[in-house]
Amino acid sequence: MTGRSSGIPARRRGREAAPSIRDVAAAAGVSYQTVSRVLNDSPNVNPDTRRQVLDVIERLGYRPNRAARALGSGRSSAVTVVIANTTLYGYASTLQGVEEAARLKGLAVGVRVVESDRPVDVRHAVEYVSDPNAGGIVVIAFDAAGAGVLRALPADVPAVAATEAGGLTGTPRSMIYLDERQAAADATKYLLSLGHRTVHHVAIPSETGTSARQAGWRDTLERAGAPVPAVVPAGWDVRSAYLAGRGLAADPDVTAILCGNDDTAMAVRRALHEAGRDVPGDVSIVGFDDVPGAAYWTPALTTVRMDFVALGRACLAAIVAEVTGVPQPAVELAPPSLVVRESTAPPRQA
Amino acid sequence: MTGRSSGIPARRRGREAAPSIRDVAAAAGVSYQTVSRVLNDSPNVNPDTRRQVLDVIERLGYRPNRAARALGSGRSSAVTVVIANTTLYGYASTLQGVEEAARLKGLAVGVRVVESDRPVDVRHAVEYVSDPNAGGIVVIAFDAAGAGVLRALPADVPAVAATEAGGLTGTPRSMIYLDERQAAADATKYLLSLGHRTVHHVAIPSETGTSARQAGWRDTLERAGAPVPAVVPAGWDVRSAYLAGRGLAADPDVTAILCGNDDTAMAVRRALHEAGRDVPGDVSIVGFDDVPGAAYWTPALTTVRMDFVALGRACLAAIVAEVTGVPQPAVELAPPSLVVRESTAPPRQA
DNA sequence: CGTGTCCATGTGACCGGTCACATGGCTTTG
DNA sequence: CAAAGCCATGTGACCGGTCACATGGACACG
Repeated sequence: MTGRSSGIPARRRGREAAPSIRDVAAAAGVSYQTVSRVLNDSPNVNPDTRRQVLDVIERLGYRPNRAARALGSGRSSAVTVVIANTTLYGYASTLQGVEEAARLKGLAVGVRVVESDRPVDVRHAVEYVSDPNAGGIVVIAFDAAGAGVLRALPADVPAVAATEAGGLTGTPRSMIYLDERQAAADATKYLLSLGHRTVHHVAIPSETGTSARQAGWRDTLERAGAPVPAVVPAGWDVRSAYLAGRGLAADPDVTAILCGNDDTAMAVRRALHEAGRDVPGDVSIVGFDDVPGAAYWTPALTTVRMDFVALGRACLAAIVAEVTGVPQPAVELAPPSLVVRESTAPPRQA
Repeated sequence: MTGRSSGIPARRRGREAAPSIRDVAAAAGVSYQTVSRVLNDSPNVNPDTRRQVLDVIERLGYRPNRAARALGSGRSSAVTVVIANTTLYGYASTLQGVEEAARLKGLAVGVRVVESDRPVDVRHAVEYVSDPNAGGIVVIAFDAAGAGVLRALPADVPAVAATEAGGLTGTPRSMIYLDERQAAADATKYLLSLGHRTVHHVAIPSETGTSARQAGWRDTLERAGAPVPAVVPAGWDVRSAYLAGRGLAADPDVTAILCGNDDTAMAVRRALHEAGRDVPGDVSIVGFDDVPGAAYWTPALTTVRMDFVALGRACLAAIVAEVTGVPQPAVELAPPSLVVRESTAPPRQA
């Protein structure tokens, strides 16, 4: 069970061991407790003493030992992000946001990837993260792997989740999300207003059958009296999106496609192109995410901008609030919004 | 100096405190040291005793305390990745590789982003990472920020770096890299063989003026007696690549462009398109990285495949080796290789 | 059969911080 | 001026592991 873990020496072999709080105390002529007070910004320290101690700290190059602090105080100053894949744009951006906010608060950030929603993977991740030293947990639960971890997490582990809107009800955790429902509705409405008879949808993996994206899309269609085509599912891999696109490309009735994310849109576009159908001349496509390059694609992609970085920041604030009990200033989460570019146009006159 | 850090309680307030090694010992009727031995796979434990202890551990849901272990043993079982940006593909993939390998070895992974190479940012990162509890350090030094950290790192902090080939000489650290020189040369040669008079180059930010990419490109050109155009510099942001592309697009002599990465290629392609120049009809472009979607772009991108995940794994092996002194099995690093797709073709007949 | 060795196990100190409480000086107040 | 209170500081125990060393029994060997 206990894997032989290659350890990494903390006390560096350079010269003597790193100075401790007691070394500093001795050099400054005070007690170690006073040094500790200085370190913790205790109000009850004589300004002269404080300066004196800070001087010595500087001179000795003293650095507090995180492990000792965590052990002694019983609180860890860390946050661990559980993530399925660090290379997907939405995930990576959310991580970036968490890290940024954590850094500003002086918290360390750990990363733990759950490779899949297979029980083994989920269990290992949960065990790892149940260690008190992992600190607060931010689960990026955009998919089944993350959601699985969230569900399996013991109730006494402090955690919040970044999810998709509407997904994953039932757990008592704080859920932070970007509500794409409205934006999905806007996108669909926009396509309809262009004159398309209906809008097809290629979905990315989702925890719930009914993501907010799908809900916004479906509602809009129904309300407009437009036919609601079956959702075409795709995976995270671009190839599956391409295959989904091929199916759609073969159907001459398809003139507008709302894609689960920008990469999906790209692959669908490819399939369309291979079938000799022009974008946006023959078919309009809309993506999701607004990846940095989307504006520079050819044609520039009409897509829904999602502020994942802010989502990450909000998650950090939430976990800190949960764990300290101190309410944190609310993080402004800009709602996802449709950015119209070149990949959408009125349907060709039949 | 010491930021007020919001702490995260390690001892969960659920029921009683988490069981410690001594609780386990008591319940199993042995001494805490024996439990410790079981935990560390010490050979000198009676098999029956071991099973007994493992049983109790299971029953009590005991989890070892990382902080206590680190403190007591003086070794941390963590690795910290210093990274400039988690959202760029190459960076994110390398991180993914490090995490994967670390997870397999039971090491925790921390992430610290350095936002820029400004002295403040670099200093903070270095301080953070100098803490023994950060464990071994993997610096992703693809750019000036990472390189700055690497240079500023005290010699007694164990670290390795993922760099670009040929960059960043002079530090005594292990440097792991994907040698793109040959692939860059291959790409250039390929374009020349297609009949292009020369090949232009849009470079991404680099620590060194002379990255391996540029070297491979330049050498090939010189050796072929082709003119060597000035390198066009671009930033990480897509917009700057687009602007670089605009410059090139205006020059009718430009018929082949080697781009610093795939996103750059995409933006350059856009600029070309706006100038009415077809890819690959009028201009051929080659990217770098082989982002997952590159094969599904329109036209599919000819690019150089880089195995960043393996690079990350190799970095982890290197830092573990450095820190434990135990040589690690070598990680196979596939050399970057040219993948020919649709964005390259012979120049239009003049 | 005495004794040396090895094995399984236990004991006490320690890692570097924090916490709870004690102390002594100075100021405030009745 | 004594009692009370606050402030600056110090002392000892403790967090949950690990390390170094001690102990006692089983077995082997001369």
